[in-house]
Amino acid sequence: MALQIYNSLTRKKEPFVPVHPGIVGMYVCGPTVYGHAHLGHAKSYVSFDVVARWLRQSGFRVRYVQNITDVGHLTDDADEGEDKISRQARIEKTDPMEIAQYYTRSFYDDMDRLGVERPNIAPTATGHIPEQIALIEELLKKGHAYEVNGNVYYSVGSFPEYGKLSGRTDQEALQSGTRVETRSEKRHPSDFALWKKAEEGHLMQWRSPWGMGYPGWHVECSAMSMKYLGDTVDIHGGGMENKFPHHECEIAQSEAATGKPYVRYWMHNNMVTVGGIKMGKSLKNSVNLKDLFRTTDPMVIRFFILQSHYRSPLDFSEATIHASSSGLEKMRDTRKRLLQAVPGIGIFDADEFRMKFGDAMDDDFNTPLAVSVLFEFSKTVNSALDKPEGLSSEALSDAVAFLDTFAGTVLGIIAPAGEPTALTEAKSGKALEKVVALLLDMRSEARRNRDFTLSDRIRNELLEAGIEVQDTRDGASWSLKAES
RNA sequence: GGCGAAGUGGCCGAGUGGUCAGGCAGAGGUCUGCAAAACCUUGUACAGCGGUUCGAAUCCGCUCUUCGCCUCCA
Repeated sequence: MALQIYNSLTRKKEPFVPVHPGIVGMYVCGPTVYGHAHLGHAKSYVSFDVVARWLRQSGFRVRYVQNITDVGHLTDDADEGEDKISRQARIEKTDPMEIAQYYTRSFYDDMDRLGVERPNIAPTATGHIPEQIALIEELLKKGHAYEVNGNVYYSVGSFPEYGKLSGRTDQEALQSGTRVETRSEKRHPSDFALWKKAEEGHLMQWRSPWGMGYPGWHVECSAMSMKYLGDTVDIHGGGMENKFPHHECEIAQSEAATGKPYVRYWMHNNMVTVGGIKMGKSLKNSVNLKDLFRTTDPMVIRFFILQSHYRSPLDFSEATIHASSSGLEKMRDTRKRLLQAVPGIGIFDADEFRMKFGDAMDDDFNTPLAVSVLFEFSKTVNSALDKPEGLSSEALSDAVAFLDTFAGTVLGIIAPAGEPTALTEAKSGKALEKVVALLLDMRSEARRNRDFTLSDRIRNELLEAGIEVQDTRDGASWSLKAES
């Protein structure tokens, strides 16, 4: 089966065909850096990380661009309110650029721990002011924008297709019931800002043909996407809440400027909820990732996210995180067993699982179904290892290769071979390894002598030291337990 | 009010018009000195009401409920 992607623009699954065969341009809306990342960011970037990984696994060369919004945008409606980054700077008594830099690093720290691969290009809005100005000038030239008092607005009426992504095509109807105050300066209430005049004392401002000011929010993504990925990008991703107005405005700006389709496949991921309510910074229910990592292995979070589909909402609770933790542990144990098993004569063919996994991923990145294939695999392998004939060395290495590719390289939920995690790193300490080996040796001698008091004492005291011992067919096995 | 998504067994969560999702938790069992793990067995779930059909959780209609967007937001 060939890859199918659900396209938000057409509202159906479509076969994936990039503009240039074998090459994929992918743009994902990045964070506005004025606070630490929360679980909602994790869902979004883990989801698109897996999209990129699967495309690469499928043989595509992927250029993944994800911006950093480091120009503050406004706290309430499109034209009023305080710049969020400036506000944070005021709260922390520092400079907006320091805020942006600090939270950018914080964001990548968290993403690294979640195993999210860095984008190929991570452009900042402040680093692309000239590109944004050029795009605005082009829109002015073509009559899609107008200037009033140092502000430049996009004229929604000049672009008949406005609303095609969100289904909001009737601009008159849209106005009733809206909470946005009409600004007299704008020709139409739906028009949006491309460039804003800097008011007195505004810290982030740049020179432009319309005076000192700063860019509107929507224009940065259009400018940077087209700069690095061309006028038509294959995949543009982001959170559902950005469909309108953000993505709608991007389409309007870009297509009006180039006359070409802006995006072939729009992908929108759903929200993380807490008790059924959307998690958000402004609502006070967001779960900060750094806090969460204190109690929960980041890989468990990643696994938890991938156990639901990217287009489904994901409800956060202690209970479901715990369930994910147990499930992931099972997967890891299977891999450990495979690595430690003494080769036998049993045969095993992972190809059936490769196919099922691939079909799941090709069907709009159905990671929960793919994960279920991993569990089926785990059960099959464990059953085989439970049998006296075990698995041949070829079967063992094929099984490990399967896990390393699909659970490791593609889903990123187990560390691929040779890549140290905190735990394996600690375990590779030669001294520790020798000490534990010695104790296990003594324990097995005690067990041979049926001295279970001593053997249980060794096991219990090792457990207290954070080392868990399990007896297996092939002898005692040990692992470091994560702090909990 | 407008636009959109969704309601699956104790919990999470896939899915197809007619044999099985899967995970977690629970129960029983195998194995084991005991643990743990693993494996086996075990749950007649598809919001409600109509309709189409030989047959629908899966298609259609209506009703109820929940959520998102319409203001910054992953």
